[in-house]
Amino acid sequence: MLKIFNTLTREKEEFKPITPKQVNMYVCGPTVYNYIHIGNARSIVAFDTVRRYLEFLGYDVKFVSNFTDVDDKMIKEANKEGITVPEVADRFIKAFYEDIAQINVQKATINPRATDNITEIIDFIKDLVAKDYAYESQGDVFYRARKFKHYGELSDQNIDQLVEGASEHVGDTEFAKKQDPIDFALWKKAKPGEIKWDSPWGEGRPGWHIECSVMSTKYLGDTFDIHGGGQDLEFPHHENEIAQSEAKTGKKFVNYWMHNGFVTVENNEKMSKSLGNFVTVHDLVKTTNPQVLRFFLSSTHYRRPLEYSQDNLQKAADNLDKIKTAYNNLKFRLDGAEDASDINDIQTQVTKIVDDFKTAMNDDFNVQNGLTEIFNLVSLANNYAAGETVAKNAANVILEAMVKLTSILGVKLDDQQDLSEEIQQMVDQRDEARANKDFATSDKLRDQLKDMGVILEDTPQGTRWHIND
RNA sequence: GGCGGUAUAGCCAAGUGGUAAGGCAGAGGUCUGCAAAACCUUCAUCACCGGUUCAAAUCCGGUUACCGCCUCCA
Repeated sequence: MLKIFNTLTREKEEFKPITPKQVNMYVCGPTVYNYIHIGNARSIVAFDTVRRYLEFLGYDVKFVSNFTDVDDKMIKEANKEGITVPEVADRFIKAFYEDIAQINVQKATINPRATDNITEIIDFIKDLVAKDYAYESQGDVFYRARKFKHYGELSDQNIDQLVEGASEHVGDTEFAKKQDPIDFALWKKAKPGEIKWDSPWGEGRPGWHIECSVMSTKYLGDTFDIHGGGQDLEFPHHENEIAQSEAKTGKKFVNYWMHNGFVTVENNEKMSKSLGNFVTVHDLVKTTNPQVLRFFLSSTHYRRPLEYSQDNLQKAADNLDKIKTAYNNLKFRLDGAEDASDINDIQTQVTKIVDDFKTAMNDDFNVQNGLTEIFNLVSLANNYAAGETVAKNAANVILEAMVKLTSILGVKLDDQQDLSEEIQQMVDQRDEARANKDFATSDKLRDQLKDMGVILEDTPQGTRWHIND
């Protein structure tokens, strides 16, 4: 039985989808004015892992994640570069897909763009105005936060304290337009020269929060199962989404709210665009194996903070290496192996490990305990591969389980390339030298290959190799 | 000021009442022509103070430190 920590209740709750065997989930995507950074990637990876595990459990997952392709920063970036807002969006959406492919994130079922849904957004706002949950003011439209009686519940905020907090930050001109400092914009009047659309309130563009309410309900229905995002979106973004959506539909918006923890840098400081202390995926994969990055991001519990550092990346690389080595070493024994008639012993052990893995992951996606089970599989693989004989079918049971469990973390085990002919020849030459006990020659060849990134290991079954990366 | 989170070995990190999982690193050993990989052994009393209990990292009270949200941010 899967349990999910629901931000709404601050408790782990048994997961019950609205439709059996079907999960509808929505995750807030990036504003596409720059490359995604490691913090963005963490969120993307966290929910990709959630999705993969749900699919592993047999759920059919409809996964919707948006692109915010119009807002102040988009406009600023476009002006800076002398291009249009859609051109900025197109460029970074393309980069987004390239980046997430690198870290083995599955594409969403649908990636809607705000600007493709302007009609729906306007209709949604019109409805809120008609219900008196929103009001027009000097070409802007604001949501009347105080009218929504559950406002502040997601983030456990008292409305009067929110007003106090908001008052400190609201500028004079904005204050003049709002009836209450906590009211937030649904529609923003266009300034001269800005990208704009026609609306009943004049030319303008949508506010930030409204797009997620519109697009999530459009594709997933008035009420859906899971809504995810970073902890920084809890307030105000998700609070506002609830207010907008529930005011319009009169129904519960989301059953399970999930929020991932931040990536931090030195001094536990949050990595963020505004602080400028970020590293983009685009840059990092130039120097770091994308698989290592993926493993690094997915191997910590999603609600915990994750410290980004070279040291921690290296730890992830070492751990991943251990798993891959075990996999490849057992696979190496497959050559010439034959099936055994009875593999109950191995089968039982593997089944137990997979069950324990599920128990771990069922506890709010406890990846660390899941990893422990993967290491149990590693240990089993190593011990089995060290035996004098290896049964092909038994080995395959272990190997398949390893692939299955690690793939939930987005790790690909089976990615060993073939050696080039030239290198294969060197390996053969070295084997020959060793057979003749010409160790000077064989060690020299081994060193040369090592410099070329090919590591050789001698075993009773012959020479094994792997690429050092 | 309001709300929330975190504090376990050199590092990452499980564990929510019964005497500290797992991984990395370190130390010793086995195997190996030498290596590598692997295997075996070894390595903590859980931020601090007080309380409850036969028994607490785990419950209660208090303290400290760090972080986040309250304004764009995954």
